[in-house]
Amino acid sequence: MGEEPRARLSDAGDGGDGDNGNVYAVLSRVPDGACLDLLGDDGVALSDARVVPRADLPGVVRELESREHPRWVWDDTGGWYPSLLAAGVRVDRCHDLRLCHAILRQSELTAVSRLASAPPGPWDEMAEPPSADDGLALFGAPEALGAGDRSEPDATRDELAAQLAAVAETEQPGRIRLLLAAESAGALIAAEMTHDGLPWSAEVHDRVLTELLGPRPRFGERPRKLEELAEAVRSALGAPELNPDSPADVLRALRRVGLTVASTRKWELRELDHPVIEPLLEYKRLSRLLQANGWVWMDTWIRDGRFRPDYVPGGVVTGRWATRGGGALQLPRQVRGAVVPDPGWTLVVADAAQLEPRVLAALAGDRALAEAGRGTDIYQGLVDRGVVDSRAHAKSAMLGAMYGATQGEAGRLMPRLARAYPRAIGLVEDAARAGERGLKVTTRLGRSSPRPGEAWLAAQARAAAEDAAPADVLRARAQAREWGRFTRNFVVQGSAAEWALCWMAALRGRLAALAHGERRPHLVFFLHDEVMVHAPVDQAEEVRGAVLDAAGEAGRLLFGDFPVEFAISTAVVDSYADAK
DNA sequence: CGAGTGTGCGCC
DNA sequence: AGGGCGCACACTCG
Repeated sequence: MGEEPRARLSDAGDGGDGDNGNVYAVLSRVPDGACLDLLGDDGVALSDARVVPRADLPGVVRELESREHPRWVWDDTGGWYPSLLAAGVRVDRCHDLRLCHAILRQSELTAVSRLASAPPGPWDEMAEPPSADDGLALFGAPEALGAGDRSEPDATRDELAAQLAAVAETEQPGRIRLLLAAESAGALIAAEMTHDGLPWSAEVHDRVLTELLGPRPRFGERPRKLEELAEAVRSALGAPELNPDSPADVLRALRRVGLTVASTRKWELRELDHPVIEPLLEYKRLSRLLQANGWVWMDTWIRDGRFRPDYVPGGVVTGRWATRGGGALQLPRQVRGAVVPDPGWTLVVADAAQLEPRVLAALAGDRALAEAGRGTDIYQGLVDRGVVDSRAHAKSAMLGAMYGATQGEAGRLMPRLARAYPRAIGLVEDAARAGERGLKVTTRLGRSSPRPGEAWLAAQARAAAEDAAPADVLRARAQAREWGRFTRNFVVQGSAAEWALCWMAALRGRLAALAHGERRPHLVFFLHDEVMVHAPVDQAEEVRGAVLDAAGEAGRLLFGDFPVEFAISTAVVDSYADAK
């Protein structure tokens, strides 16, 4: 699959504004404000740099945005954009130097560039982004990048030039260029979602907690139902002092009553037959809810009817997002009912069904697998074609192929899958072999996996020696297979993350076109293969259409005309609990 | 006593 | 039995 995605990511509204060459508007920090530079896409200055006092920045950005529609370039979206959003200013496009630097340093596509071969510098140390902008970060720490004899504006311009050069030198600049645009669009979206917040009803949340746990207890006490369950566990085990929150304590008590267990994991406990099991599992379930998303969480994270998690674009090696605090990407189903739209608004929830198998089919150019997913659930498609005998088996086998299952049901089903879809399975197998040899693998758009660490390499070297101890050889092999499972999954998970970023970026542009003043349908949540839009009720259908169109665009951006279908299920709901 | 590690479980 | 995470608590170590 060498053909390069042709289209540009139209993260520029409808993209039909005659935007050919880019104007880059480069922002960098100077002592009393920001330095603003306008550059052409050849990196040549279009005018003299100017210093903008900090108080004037939002106005200047707003004016330039509407007049020039530039691509904003800054060291870190999280350090600049939240303050602009707070001042009511939005921008269409950006280039996040920190995120793009990280991609370009690792990518096999830009491995020969000066940027990739240079020794680590300040841009690599920025891998950890500054914590969420509180309005102070904007002009804080101005020396960070300008260390040494270069000013920060110079350092920023130089970095942009180095990045553009690295992209220009690649054989297929469209791939990596699209990735950088999508990654940067993701950074804008993350900041906007934090700014807008996910509509959250503390009242509904409290009701759910009270129903399941009992009324909110005083500080330091267990809620009533948890205390009752704790008592039930203690009495079933004849251990009146037992702390059910202590796995070691629980394990000892279980063994004392004659149960043979290695841990207190729920899938192990589930297999046991003893009166303690039911209350113990229930205790764990509710205790988990209380700790992770209970009243304390609510007090910490819900303000004015909004949940504002701190998203971390590019926070996962594969390109997925992470979050910092709030656990936004792990919202348990139990509390999703608290996500409710404002009056007169609704939630459009959409998810890409079986995204990863579909991405795999397209990555591998496996027409048979792509065809199995056309017009239907791809797992059902496998059953209909007689590859496996049930949807559950299809799912297990497919996930096993992408995660590297070797044993169990998934392991047993793999050969059938490999026979039916040799190209798709061949692709993940190749990725695994590459990882086992310590090589990098690369996603559709050019994000490459890291190389294994020193310890891994040393272990492999030790095992390869003439006089290697058998134990060393075994350990090295296990580690090699482990890294192979990582790289196997990396290509699929990472390419799926790219699809999702393009989906969201394309959707963002379409939503902007639907805005009527302040009644602006907006993204409020993103979860790997799922998006949520908060929209005025009367715009729900337009938004749904935008979601579907954007998915089509994402597919074309990544895979051109390859006939793969990305099935999107949508729901227009008054509560997140009612989606799927 | 705080920092770091381990356990367990939530999400995809 | 197989990838990627974050988080809270218990527990250990210095």
